[in-house]
Amino acid sequence: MLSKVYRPQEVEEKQYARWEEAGAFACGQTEGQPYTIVIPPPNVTGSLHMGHALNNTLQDVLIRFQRMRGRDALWQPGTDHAGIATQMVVERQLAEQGTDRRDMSRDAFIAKVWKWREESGGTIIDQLRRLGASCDWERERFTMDDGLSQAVLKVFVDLYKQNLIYRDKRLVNWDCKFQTAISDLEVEQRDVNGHLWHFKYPIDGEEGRFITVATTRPETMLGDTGVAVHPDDERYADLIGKYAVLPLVGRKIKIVADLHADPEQGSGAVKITPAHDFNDFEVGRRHDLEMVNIFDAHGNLNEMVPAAYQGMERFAAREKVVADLEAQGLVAEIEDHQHTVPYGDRSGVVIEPWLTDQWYVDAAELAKKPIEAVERGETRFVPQQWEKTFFEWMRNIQPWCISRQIWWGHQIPAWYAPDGKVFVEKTEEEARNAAKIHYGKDVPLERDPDVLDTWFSSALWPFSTLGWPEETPELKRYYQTDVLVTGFDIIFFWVARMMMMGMHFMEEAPFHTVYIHALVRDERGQKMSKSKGNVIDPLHLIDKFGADALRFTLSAMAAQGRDIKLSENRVEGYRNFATKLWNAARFCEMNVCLPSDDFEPGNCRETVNRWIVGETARASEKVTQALDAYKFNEAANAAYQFTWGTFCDWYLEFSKPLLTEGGELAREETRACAAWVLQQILKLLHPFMPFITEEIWERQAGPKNSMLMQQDWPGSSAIPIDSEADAEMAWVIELISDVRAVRSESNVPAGARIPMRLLNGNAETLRRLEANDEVIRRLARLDSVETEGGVPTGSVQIVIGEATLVLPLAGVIDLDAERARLRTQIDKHAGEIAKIDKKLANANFMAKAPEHVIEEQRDRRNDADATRAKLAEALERLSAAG
RNA sequence: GGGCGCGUAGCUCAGCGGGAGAGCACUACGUUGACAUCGUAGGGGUCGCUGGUUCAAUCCCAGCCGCGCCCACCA
Repeated sequence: MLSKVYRPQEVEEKQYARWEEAGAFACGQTEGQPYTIVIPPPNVTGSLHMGHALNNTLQDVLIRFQRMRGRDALWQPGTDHAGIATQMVVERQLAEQGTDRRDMSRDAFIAKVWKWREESGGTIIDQLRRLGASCDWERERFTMDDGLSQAVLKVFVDLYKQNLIYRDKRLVNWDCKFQTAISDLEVEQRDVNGHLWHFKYPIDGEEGRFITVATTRPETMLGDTGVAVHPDDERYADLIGKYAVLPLVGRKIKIVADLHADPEQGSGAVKITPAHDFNDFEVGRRHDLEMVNIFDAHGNLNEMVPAAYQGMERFAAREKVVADLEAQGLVAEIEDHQHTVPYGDRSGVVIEPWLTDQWYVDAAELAKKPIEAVERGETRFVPQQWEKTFFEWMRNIQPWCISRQIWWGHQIPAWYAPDGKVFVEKTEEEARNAAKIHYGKDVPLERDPDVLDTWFSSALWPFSTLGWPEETPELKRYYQTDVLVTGFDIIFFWVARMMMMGMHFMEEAPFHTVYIHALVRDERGQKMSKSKGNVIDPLHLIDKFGADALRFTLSAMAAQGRDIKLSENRVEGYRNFATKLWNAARFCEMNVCLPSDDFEPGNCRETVNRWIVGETARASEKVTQALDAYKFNEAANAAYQFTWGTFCDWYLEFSKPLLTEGGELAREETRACAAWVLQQILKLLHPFMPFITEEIWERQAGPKNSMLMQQDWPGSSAIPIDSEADAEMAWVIELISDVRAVRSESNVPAGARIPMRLLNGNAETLRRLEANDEVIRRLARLDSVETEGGVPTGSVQIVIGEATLVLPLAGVIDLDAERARLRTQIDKHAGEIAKIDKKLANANFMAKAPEHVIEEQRDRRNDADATRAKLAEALERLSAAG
């Protein structure tokens, strides 16, 4: 016997273990068409947050759905080594122990990271299990696995040899905290309230004359090598070609004409620091200005500045520069100024444009095929609007800086000869051989110490996890994958790059669909973040309400194109839904509703059963179509509505008389039918609520070893819709609802049984009334039902179709209130009729509206008119009576 | 400066050319043998504003007003 409430804690672990023991998550168990999703690999350092919960719930819904449909489902799991993030974590641990990675060898440090991963890297995987994720765990991969590392080496070497990877010296975004280059995407622009300092630079050889420049970064003036003015700016026309003397430094710097200088901005003259500003770099290049690098890797001033500033931290230097210039009377003005400043997204420190040698991918070239693929529709985005974002970025893409000056990651397979020549090969041995051929002798080689951007290996994920570059059967069978499910925040970081690598190396897009879901925010719409303290921990919700409730909530709220504002009481509501389902199953159990192999949904005799069978088919259809269209919310809501609103609220109530008082035939049919519908419900809900549905399935029915997750998805086409049964039950429902409403409005005690009289019913109505007598009495709480007689004084009258229901409530009802109620109803219908009449009288409408719309309007008008007439009669009788 | 999205019931949101919806909250009644994590009934909305297209607009188009996000080197 099922308990009164569902207790997730007692079920989730057990059912998950059953699935795993049965190997039910493994791919390759059927000959069906493959269906593949690769998981966005969470960082090994990570723990499950709401974004993961949403992302993985949606993937699991799709995977379980398709698996039940007979597809050979592969959900490929794994984790990402997350270069900088992971190195940070381990470095922090070292710091706590009072040591530093620089105190140990690179190998020793890397060994430490691996050890850390062994010990705590599996957290998120276990948490995904708690969520119910049906990943093929046997196939779990890690971006630093041997196989995946081989893929990385091959890709790097091949792209290098195809001139799509190259080394270049240019300005990079330098992270002074981690002392590594980072890519454009890892830089976030923040609005900052700063200042605009106006400095006066003396003109060389012209005593007392100055040119004023403005800057937000005074310290960089120590690296100025020029001043630019607009060629058409008359104020400075005579200065072009002359020199200014850089204060504090004494260097003569050229005044050049460049279109970059905007006469409208500031003074119209711009200081040029080619080594520390992306714009100035270009200006400097155009005018052949010197590049003076004034910073070291920490962002401190180096030996290229006057001794007084050497070794100073950059922001301390800023203050000193301003003070020193002020002392010399060279500060013309200091304005408050709001501007954007680049910060490292992980380090949180100001990024310094810094001139270094780095490795780059020719992204513009690699972007070509992905752009075409999306244009052709070979890969489509859902919702489609994200294509624009994708195109926008891909068409303006910049070289991708892939080298990082850290230790944790894939070390770049490049070796340098003493003369600086580089040899790129998969192994040191191959590099030596290449060098030997080149030089005609053995030369010592030194390996590039840098590692690759984490996203470089993630970009290969859809094929590297399947065994590439080996031509494995899995690669052949499961690539191209089907859908990629991810958030919009990593379209550039990840989706675009998987497209580039997939198209280049596999010559086929890595997935045919990219489903982009929203962000999960807190209930006030704020982005969840640790610093704001508004993070809702999915594990907390799972503990409190169950994984199914959380999953259902996220699915039901995952409408396309809108962020999810999650609140705990929403989850509570869906926990209640789980309880409702549980109790429906409990009802079935108590009434011995067992699935029967003999039950044929199409052959029911009882009208209620014929009706619910059709409703089930409709619900299945809705859920299936919605899931096919990635409309998770519609699918979840359709299943919810059917389960609660149709099955529990009506069908189970209708079934009660048949189960307890019906003849044996009817009872057996109803038992089997209720069991069958419940099974269909369990199937429809399983992708969303795998645990509770599997638990009920196990208890209720299935033969051993037959798990719900392995059942066939409900098909709807074979199930007949019986329109006569539909009409009859719709009539019964309307009658019961109307009587209930009147009782409630008339303050009839809920427990009181009252008589009812149905007058003027036609033969079909009388038949329906008779056939559903027991149900109507029960649910409308009636004691007697008559079909003849008059309208006693003080009766309430309800119009339903051609018939009038009479509830003799003399002494109970307030006659004035009842008259008012009837008048209101009459007015409502009259208003409706007037509106439709106006339409029907409109020649344009009649001429241009489609026939079926006109027909519909006529029908509605006639129905309303008939009802109004009946109501008017009722009002007349009431008035006559009293 | 470009691009995207959002303004519908008190709250959170569906719907998106022909009858305004859900969940929660609220009100009243209710221990009717599955379920009080429940049942029954009810109140509550000029669908941001202004124009346009259309026989018909919450839905399509334009403008405006409010919000949010993404991208971009503006001193």
